[in-house]
Amino acid sequence: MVDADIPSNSEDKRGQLEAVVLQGELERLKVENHQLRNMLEERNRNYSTLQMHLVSLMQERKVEDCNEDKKQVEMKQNGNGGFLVPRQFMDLGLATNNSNVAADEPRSQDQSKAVGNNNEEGSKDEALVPDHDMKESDKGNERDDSPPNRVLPANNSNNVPNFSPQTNVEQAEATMRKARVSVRARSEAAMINDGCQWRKYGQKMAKGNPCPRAYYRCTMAHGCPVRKQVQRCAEDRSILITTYEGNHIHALPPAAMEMVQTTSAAARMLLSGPMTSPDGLMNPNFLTRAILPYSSSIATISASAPFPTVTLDLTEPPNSNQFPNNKNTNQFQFPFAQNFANSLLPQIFGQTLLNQTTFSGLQMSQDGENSQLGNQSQQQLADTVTAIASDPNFTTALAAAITSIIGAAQPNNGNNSTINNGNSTIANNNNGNVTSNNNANGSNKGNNPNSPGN
DNA sequence: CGGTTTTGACCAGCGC
DNA sequence: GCGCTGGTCAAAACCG
Repeated sequence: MVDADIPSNSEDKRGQLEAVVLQGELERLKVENHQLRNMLEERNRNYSTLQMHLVSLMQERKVEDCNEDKKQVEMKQNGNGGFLVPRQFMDLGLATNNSNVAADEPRSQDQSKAVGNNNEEGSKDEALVPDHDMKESDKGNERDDSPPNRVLPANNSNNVPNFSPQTNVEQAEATMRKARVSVRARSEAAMINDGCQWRKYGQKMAKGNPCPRAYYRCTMAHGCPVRKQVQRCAEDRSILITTYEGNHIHALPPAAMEMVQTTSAAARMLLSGPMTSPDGLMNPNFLTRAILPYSSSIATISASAPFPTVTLDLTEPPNSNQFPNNKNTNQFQFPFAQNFANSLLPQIFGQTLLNQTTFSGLQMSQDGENSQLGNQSQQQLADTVTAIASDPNFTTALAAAITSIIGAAQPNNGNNSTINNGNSTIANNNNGNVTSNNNANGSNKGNNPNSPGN
């Protein structure tokens, strides 16, 4: 590379020039590093803030739930309540992340204690469930997570006769608890590594698929009810379809946490249905809009399957499907952020709770010259932020969103767009905006997310 | 030897 | 009631 004809002083100059360039590059990297560090710190702060806020919200919601359940039972007893399905939310991941789950689990003696516990304490609480309890419920039910002694909150149990409406409610709850999260991912391995330990307990040939379906159960803790099914896609055998069901009753390794948080967030999104704030400002696609710019996978939600199922499609390259066309399906379909649960939400909500009007995400996307987001995505992100920041009732709406996501047992507001008696579609229109559709009479035939081709 | 996998049997739900 | 299908059980085989 060195040209012998160039005089030595020229070489020195070139060397100095290179040194300057390298120094500049070094400085730039330092600055970038500093910015990244700041972002990380900010994110951690936001996460802590959100965690604290969630705990307080859970406590509030817990109290509201008790009152709500009481009202519903009273209405049914008076014969004017119709068939109400309390929006119990199944946590497909850590059972401890949700106080409602705490109420779901077969530990009536501990229920009062669960209120006010933070996540760690809740985790311990869950882990303390005796094995024999688990086994008894196992024998009494075909599902470990469907305890036979499920009752309404303790303050109701004494004065509510065990009439059939309650049985209906319990049946509905059992159905809701059977919600599943299905993950489609390309993998040559027989099973994706999700950080948990599994034991295979069965294998079957499923109809319409030449590949056998394997059944696994979690062995990280004795009595853990979590199960999963693994099957290769019939049409593309490089795609592995893993379906999770149930709640872990033990602490999870970090590797498993990410999967669990993502799937549980998806499940909550499924089971929470359209969100409505008390003041009517809450838009069903509010959060969808918020997470849209980061979407890197597709979540397909189906309430028509035997069990409500969320399918996270991780087979698509990132951002390639940010704006899928609504193919007139009756499914609840929207782009879903892969790390929505464990990174973006804390970021968004943390910022909000700090009463700020800008997102770290926006700053991040604008700071770097080599931003991962294209101009279109940046514009959408900016639009999203603008829309959010301009909403004077943002905090109110946000609180509604949080409570909805964490499993608020909030009754539906009378429209048909519930998971159980109607179908909702959230899709993007040509402008990149998200639209919401309610299809009250939609048939769900052919929309099973697990069926090949969806 | 203890844990895991394999595999046929069994059971429940559902549609006809 | 019957057949089909999905899901689970449990004994035997396998493995480290």
